[in-house]
This record gives sequence, structure tokens and C-alpha cells, in this order.
Amino acid sequence: MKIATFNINGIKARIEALPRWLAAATPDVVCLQEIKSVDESFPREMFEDMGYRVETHGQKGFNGVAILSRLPLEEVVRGLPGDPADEQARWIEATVMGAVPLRICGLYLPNGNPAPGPKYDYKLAWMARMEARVRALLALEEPFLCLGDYNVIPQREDAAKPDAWLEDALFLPQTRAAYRRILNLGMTEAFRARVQGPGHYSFWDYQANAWERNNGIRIDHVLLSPQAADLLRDVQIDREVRAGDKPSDHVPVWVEIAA
DNA sequence: ATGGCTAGGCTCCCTAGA
Repeated sequence: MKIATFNINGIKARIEALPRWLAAATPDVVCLQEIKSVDESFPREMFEDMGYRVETHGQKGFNGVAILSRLPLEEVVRGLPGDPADEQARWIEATVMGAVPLRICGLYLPNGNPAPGPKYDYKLAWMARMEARVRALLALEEPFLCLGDYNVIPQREDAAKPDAWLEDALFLPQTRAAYRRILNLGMTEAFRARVQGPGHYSFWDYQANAWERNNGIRIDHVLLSPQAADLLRDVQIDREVRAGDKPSDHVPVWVEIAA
């Protein structure tokens, strides 16, 4: 089963590029971030016509996440548990009903800039809530994945110019430590389980010819529970998508799972 | 890089992104 994450930076703006990638890559499950749409405005029929079930958790203007799946989805949860007052649409969970039921968590972790400040406080609080949710899911001892736009640069090798990010919310020591706390619960980061070394990115800024200069960062990640890590067969970053017509500033990242 | 571009709001400039 091929499972992907893709921050599309607006469903309306990606109304051609997203179906183009789906047709070429044929993923079974896709977690989308930054749909920038309310549920009622999401063009679900377009994806249903391509064979996908569609579950959205949108909001007006910003954020918004969704799951597309060729297999039935059950037990959909919208919103990251732990703060009923949080109105930002950044988390959606569902169980993909294949031969092995697979819990999928699609996430759009807060950017957090500028740091320090209230936006950074929100990022760290959100990461603490995610840690609690992952801890609860791990207790079930079942295969599950948390994939999405983490807005975390894990290590220096994950940025073309790491020194430019030292004061940024994506790369501050506190951010990286909070991310490691989630990994240290027992989660496996799929890409680094398979690929070593620098030069692998998932985001290139629209500004300053960042793509042409390969000035990128790797911030879109797939985390696997121990039972899901047992099933990992492949992981890829579809970097060539960034060179297509009217691209998102992120590219898809996907895993192949033996399930 | 004190923001060079992109997206969405309900706009003719603002916020937000990373």
C-alpha cells in the first residue's frame, strides 16, 4: 500500500497539479495539508471520480487537512485531541480498512514563527499534545502512521543552508527536542530509516529562485509505529513535482507499506 | 534578506506562510 503526504498550499490553486500527480503516482492513501478550504468548498467529486474516498477537516482561508483513500475509511477523528478551544484545522485521523487495518494521522504542525512569541508557544503546546496522542496510540500496539507537514527541520543535513535557520521556529533547539521526544517514544522516521546524507528536501521557497538553486529544507515527514515500521518497504520524495506547472512549494513524500 | 513569491480574503492591501 502506497501512502503519501502532500502539502498542496491551497486546493483551488492546485486543482490541476494535484490530479496530475495522483494519476502519475497512483497512491492508495494521501494526507493533504493546507487545503485552505472549508469542507463544503472542497472539490470532493473530482477525487471521488478518480476512485478516492474523501474526508476533510477544513477551515476558512488557512490550514485545513484531508485524507484521500482508495480503501474505505472508518473512525474518522477531526482535530488534535487535548484542547477543545483549539480552532485550527491541523489534524485528521482515520483507519484505512485494508487487509491489515491501518490507522492514519494526517497533520499540519504549526509554523511557529516568529519565535519567541505566542505563535511559538502554540507550536510547542501543539507538539506536546501530539506527543500525548502518539503515546496513547502506541499503547494499542497496532500499526499506525503520522504523516504530514511537521514544520521541523530535524538536523543540519536537512537544510541546504542550515545556518540561515538557526533562529527560526523550524530549527530551534526546543523545536528539534520536541520532535525527538515524539521519535523517542518509539516512532521510526521512514526517510532516515532508509536514506542517509544531505541534499534531500521536501520544500523550496517560492522566493529568490530557491528551487533553481536547490535551496531547500526537509520538513515533510512520515513517522511509523513499531508495528508499521516492520512493514516498511520503500520511501521516496517526489522532488520533480516541484518543477511542474503551478507547483506547491512542497512536494509529496510517500512510503510503501506491506499491508 | 528588514522577505525577492504565492494564496486567500472579499481586496484594490492585508495576513500568512517557512
